[in-house]
Amino acid sequence: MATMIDVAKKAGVSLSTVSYVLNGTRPISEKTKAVVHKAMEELGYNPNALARGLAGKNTRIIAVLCPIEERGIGMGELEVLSGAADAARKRGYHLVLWTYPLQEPEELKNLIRQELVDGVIVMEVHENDPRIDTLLECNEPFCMIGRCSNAPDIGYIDINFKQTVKDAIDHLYQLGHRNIAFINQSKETFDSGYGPSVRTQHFFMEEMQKLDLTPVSEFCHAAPAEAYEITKSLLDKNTELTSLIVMNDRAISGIMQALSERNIIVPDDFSLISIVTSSRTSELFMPQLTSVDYDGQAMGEVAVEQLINELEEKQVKGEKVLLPLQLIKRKSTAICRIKR
Amino acid sequence: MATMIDVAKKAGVSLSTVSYVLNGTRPISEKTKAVVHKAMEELGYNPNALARGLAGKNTRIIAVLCPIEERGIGMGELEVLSGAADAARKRGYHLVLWTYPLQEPEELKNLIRQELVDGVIVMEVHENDPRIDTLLECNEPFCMIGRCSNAPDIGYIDINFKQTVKDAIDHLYQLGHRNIAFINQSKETFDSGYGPSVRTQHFFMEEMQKLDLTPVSEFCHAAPAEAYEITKSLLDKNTELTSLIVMNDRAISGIMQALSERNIIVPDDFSLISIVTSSRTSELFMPQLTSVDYDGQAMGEVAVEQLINELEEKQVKGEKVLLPLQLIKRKSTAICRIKR
DNA sequence: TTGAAAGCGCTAACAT
DNA sequence: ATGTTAGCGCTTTCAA
Repeated sequence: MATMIDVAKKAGVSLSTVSYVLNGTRPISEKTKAVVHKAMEELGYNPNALARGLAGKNTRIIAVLCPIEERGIGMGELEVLSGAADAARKRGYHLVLWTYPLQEPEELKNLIRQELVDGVIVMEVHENDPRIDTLLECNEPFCMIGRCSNAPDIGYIDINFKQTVKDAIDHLYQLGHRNIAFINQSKETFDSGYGPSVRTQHFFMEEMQKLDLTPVSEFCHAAPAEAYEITKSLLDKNTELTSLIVMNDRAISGIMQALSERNIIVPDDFSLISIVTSSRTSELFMPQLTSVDYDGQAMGEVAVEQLINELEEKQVKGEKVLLPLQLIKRKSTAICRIKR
Repeated sequence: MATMIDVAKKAGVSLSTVSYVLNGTRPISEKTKAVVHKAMEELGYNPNALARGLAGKNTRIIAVLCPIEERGIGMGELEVLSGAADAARKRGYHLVLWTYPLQEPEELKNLIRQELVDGVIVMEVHENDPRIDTLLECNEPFCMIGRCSNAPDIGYIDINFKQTVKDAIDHLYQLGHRNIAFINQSKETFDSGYGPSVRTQHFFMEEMQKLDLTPVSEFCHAAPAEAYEITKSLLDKNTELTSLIVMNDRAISGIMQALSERNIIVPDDFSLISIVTSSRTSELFMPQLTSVDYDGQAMGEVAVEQLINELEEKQVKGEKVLLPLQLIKRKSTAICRIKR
């Protein structure tokens, strides 16, 4: 494999000149630049990533801390990864995957101390997330997807849950629905302080009260069978129910099954709206679900951009971004015609 | 951050001794080992990954070439990634994600020439896969998930499609079904030489003929609406149909919808079996689907193990593995009671 | 069983 | 605008 020395010889310049041409860190005459580029071209030269990282002060590698099977990974996480990888590539960075179990902070510390990466993206941040403490302690630059209160100076990208919930409720309200229930994720998830679960619950209550409506909500594990039972009991207890907001992809088929068994047609008799759902998932069902779509790709991209900008000091540290989600009207919501 | 020199000083030994203790590449007295380990412990020392890679002959980093949005990535691919990351971590390797578009071979070449990685795992291998040619040309060690005929000496891990199809058909046959249709992926996918599509089609024909049954099959895009239409026309054209094998996760809800509209109850009136599906997907539906489950996690693990074994010369090159898939009986298949 | 020292291929400080 | 050179933190050969 060609090295920088080979390029320098071939171009008839010094080693450092090649380096400076490559990094643009000092002015080089156009003529020299051309000669060097030509030599690189002809030799099929690419800078050795390891040597570069070792000699310089950054490695141009970032890690994604990815909880592959915590809550059971969904489409969303995958999209985040895909967006992150894309953004990293565009910036000339490599992306390494650090998966769980990193529960024992020691393992994460070992990884950090190898000094392979310039910074890390933390997916699925919780309140009291031990990873955050470790990262802080090691003084490692990072950016969170989600938030957590013990890292007030660290940048994050999160979903605008308030707006998400509001959009969903408003959509149903405008269609004439007044009896709206919410199916959240599991109680355990909620209690663990998982942001999406906690915040949507909070804002659902808040928005419903603003509209003078009675908020009905249930927790549900990521299991269709449980969702099926919950939906049936919801319909029994609340005979006037005409609509449902759900933030639990793996509950959806159970909900639809329960409605179908009661001969309740979606969307004619009942409106269903899924929130924080990837389009892929919404489109998987029949009818396709009206949903407030989670753009994992964008989350991943923004997180990486933010981290790299901080690393390259193109941006102040600790920027907080709330990504607005889009409500996409598909086929599962309609005007409320039925008084049950 | 502590370096090897710090450890050597603290332990009162030479630099090289520390290195040998770390790598076990030459005999060291127990006493010295203990002293060195103690020093490393106390300093919180971890070897610098870049320096190690630069000085030694391997970097202990492997890449996964991952076509994030070719066919639209599914649960399966994600599991592969998760399995690969796991296996890599257990072996002390880092895993970097190289995502598409790497269509122009130049980009992949540039990545390879950076000499960051010791080898690569190629996901979703096709016939006439340009990535394979590039890898071959660059003399880069790799292992394929899937196969392709222009790399006969390269190891791969693939699904045992013959057995998968046979198990599905046999299961239905034993339940008394004689009219079995198959819904494949799209015609375009088939024509592009995508292994799973081509091989399952082939073996479906073969096994049905062995049993003296008429093979009925359709191609279908990854879209529920299309699957819905196809299923209806299949029921119209073939009034005796009592069962369906599908290898297209995103067709499933359309199929179920069509059956439901015809008042055909699964599994009482009709058996449905999904093949090469992740359990996660099978369990997403109601009723839960009987399926021949794709274990992406295992695929990823095996691929990484195989690649690393080759790299460390613990294994001959070019081993071919066909992973057997398990048929899991869930709720969508039953004895054929109805003659329609 | 251990130590000394020559690189690995770069970046960046110090020259000119 | 360009060249020279001292490291970055390791592995590994050579020597003892």
